[in-house]
Amino acid sequence: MSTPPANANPKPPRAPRNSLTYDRVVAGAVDLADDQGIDALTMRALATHLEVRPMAIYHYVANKDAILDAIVDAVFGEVYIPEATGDWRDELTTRSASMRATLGRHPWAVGLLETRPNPGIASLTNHNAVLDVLLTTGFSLPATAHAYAAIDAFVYGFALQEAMLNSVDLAGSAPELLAGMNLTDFPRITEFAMQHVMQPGYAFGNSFDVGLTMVLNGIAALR
Amino acid sequence: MSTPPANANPKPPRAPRNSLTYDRVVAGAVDLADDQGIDALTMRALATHLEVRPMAIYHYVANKDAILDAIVDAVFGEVYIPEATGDWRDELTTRSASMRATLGRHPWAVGLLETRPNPGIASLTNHNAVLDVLLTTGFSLPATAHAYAAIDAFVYGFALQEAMLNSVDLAGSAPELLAGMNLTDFPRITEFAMQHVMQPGYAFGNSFDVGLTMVLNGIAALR
DNA sequence: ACCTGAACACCGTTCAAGT
DNA sequence: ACCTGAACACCGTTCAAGT
Repeated sequence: MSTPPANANPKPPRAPRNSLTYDRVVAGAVDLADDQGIDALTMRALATHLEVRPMAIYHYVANKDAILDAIVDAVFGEVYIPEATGDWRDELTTRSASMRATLGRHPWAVGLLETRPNPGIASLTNHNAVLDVLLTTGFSLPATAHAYAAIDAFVYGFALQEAMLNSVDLAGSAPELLAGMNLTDFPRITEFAMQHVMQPGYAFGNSFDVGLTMVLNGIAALR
Repeated sequence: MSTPPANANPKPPRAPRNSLTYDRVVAGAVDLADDQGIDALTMRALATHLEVRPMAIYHYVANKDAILDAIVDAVFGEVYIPEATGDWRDELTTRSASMRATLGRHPWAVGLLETRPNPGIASLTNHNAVLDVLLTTGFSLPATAHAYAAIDAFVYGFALQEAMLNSVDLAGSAPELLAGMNLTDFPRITEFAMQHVMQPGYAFGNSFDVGLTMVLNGIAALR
């Protein structure tokens, strides 16, 4: 036989030429972060995911930081871009819901924003559209500044809280913190959990529309 | 001479016994994250900071994850604990301002919340106090849930935006994202920046009180 | 031009060993 | 009991080398 003997750990074949593109690198990184969490997004794991050796990736991006910037902007690219139709409230409600849903699909993005806020095209495009909606419907520059800050603070913060709820892991809590912790030390939490959170029909997400309405009412008053 | 010859890189002496405690480990980790950023918080750097060998730390904490849980809770420990005085609005205003200031001092904490939300004693204590303020001043359980979600979403989100603004680094933006980017593609951002953001007296932080008032007004209406 | 292997300076963490 | 050194399996990234 001219074929080599079967190998328990066969080394994968050399990747074909042009199997990689910048977009495939970014999309693969988003996939990996979605599936395995942001900590699992290593250059080596991404290379395996893309069926390539680690160093091939460096032909398309400068380094890992550039990938982190890029996947944050890729997430912004999924968010609805509001239009200056004249109904600012309707448009910003749709955009806020879309932002929340998008961050819910990619919860790691919220945590990345703090250290990787370098704006990309998608982020700037969405930002510009929101400003356009406000400035064409009678909001002054100061009112626009306050309105924008309030909406995004609420939406980012709500998405952060939802991400937190999804990753709470009691078993993983530091034993040093749990030691000596006692349910009776927190009677209001216990009461709230038993009488409200654990009742049928409760869902944290129910508070999104309520809170957004508060913010939008406040913004309407600035106009 | 019985002393060894001078060494260019003298190995530091063995650390004295009981030089470490759990609290010193946690406080050292907070210092390091504050001073050098969360990425610089490695077990080895922390050991150097504490003048100890890396493995000594493991006598006080199970692993690095436990340290991350602990420093998040240490941050919550700096936040004002509201009291059930009857004036819910005043108390929650004070707590919100304190939370914002605290996260401003430790901006890395916002990013950690997404992956390390395991509640510690300080977090639960503050949480319990906020619930107590609301439940003793006439808020129903559902109203309390909405109020709490809205306040914390706004405060976390605002702190996240402030952290983002402080770490924007145009020079560090991925060139792939900046390539072909053009100021004239974002006319509203340009207009907003020139005519408002760059004018004297503007500060992003000015929007905090405005936004918080929107949320508190909305909460008052739930009562 | 595009992909790769070897190597380097880092990580977190185990384990056995000092004092 | 508390601190340590050596070692292991990982990282991101450089550089020179294949095709």
